[in-house]
Amino acid sequence: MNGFDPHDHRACARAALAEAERRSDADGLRLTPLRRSVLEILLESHRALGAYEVLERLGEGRRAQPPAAYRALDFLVTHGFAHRVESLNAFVACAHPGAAHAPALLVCRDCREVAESATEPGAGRLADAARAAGFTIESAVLEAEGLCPACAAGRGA
Amino acid sequence: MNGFDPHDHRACARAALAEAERRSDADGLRLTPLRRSVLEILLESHRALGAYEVLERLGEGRRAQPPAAYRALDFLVTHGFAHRVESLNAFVACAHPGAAHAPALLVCRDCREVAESATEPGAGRLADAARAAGFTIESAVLEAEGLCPACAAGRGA
DNA sequence: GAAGAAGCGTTATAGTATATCAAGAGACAA
DNA sequence: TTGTCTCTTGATATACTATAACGCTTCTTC
Repeated sequence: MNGFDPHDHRACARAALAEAERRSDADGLRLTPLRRSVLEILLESHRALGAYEVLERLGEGRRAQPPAAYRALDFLVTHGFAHRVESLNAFVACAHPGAAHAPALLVCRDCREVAESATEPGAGRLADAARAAGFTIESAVLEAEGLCPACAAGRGA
Repeated sequence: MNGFDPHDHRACARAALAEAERRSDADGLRLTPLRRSVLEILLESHRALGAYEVLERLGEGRRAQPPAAYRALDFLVTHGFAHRVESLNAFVACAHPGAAHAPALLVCRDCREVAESATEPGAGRLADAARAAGFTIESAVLEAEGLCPACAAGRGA
């Protein structure tokens, strides 16, 4: 699954959740029910969701407040189970869990689907510019906004 | 001036403002007093400023409301006189005015200084990923967060 | 000098994010 | 068992970022 290819999403989500559990166990992270719920919500699709959208879906079962959503999202982002989409102030489940990576995100401005392509830190033009400037990179944001194949074809998926 | 090099900033700001005026004339853009003021505020440094910081400085002379700042910033960003720093929800004057470009920004998390390196759209890993995925890029965000040479050296500048 | 477009002032409100304090839950040792 | 420590969550309030909507003014064009 690389990009916007159609795929068996139930299996895709299930695998991502299983990998998150496996890695939490291995690394001593606490994937609590709340955090797990938020990850499941993100995994329902490859769309970017705002924190308040996540909160709403959480609220279907309980009454949740903003800090609950933000804390869970922080946990997921910190440990690489999800990514923050800076250009949307939104969040998306990670499509390559397990690998330490600086994700490059392709964000459809129409349907908000996000494709993720893993890149090695230390390569690329940001890294080149940083070396030239004596700048120490701690994290990087690579995001493209545009149209996914389906939306470019005119309301496909 | 490429990166965080020390330089004669008054000359740097003056040149950027002159270039903005020249290009506004050439392209029939209206660099009104308000827009010019906002650009001057951004040009006071290479730091990223939030819209409300800009607003405060505007307010020293007049009483301004948020839409005034946002409209002026929108104008400057739309026409390439400034850039939005997505990872900070902030704005910075463009360091390479005149060239159509997809800027790569190096943002110091300590002093908020920003270095800008112009990159050609259509190259780089985002573009590679987009081609592979059939994605049409309309705009791109390339930002690195980390430490500038001065801050890495321990409270230099 | 009338019509239309662009800019700006003004008020109100929407959307995103965090500070703070209190309470619950699990781990661990004495 | 009890106490302590740490991590997580609940709950309230608030801060920060951004835009909607309306009307007035100014400038241009005819």
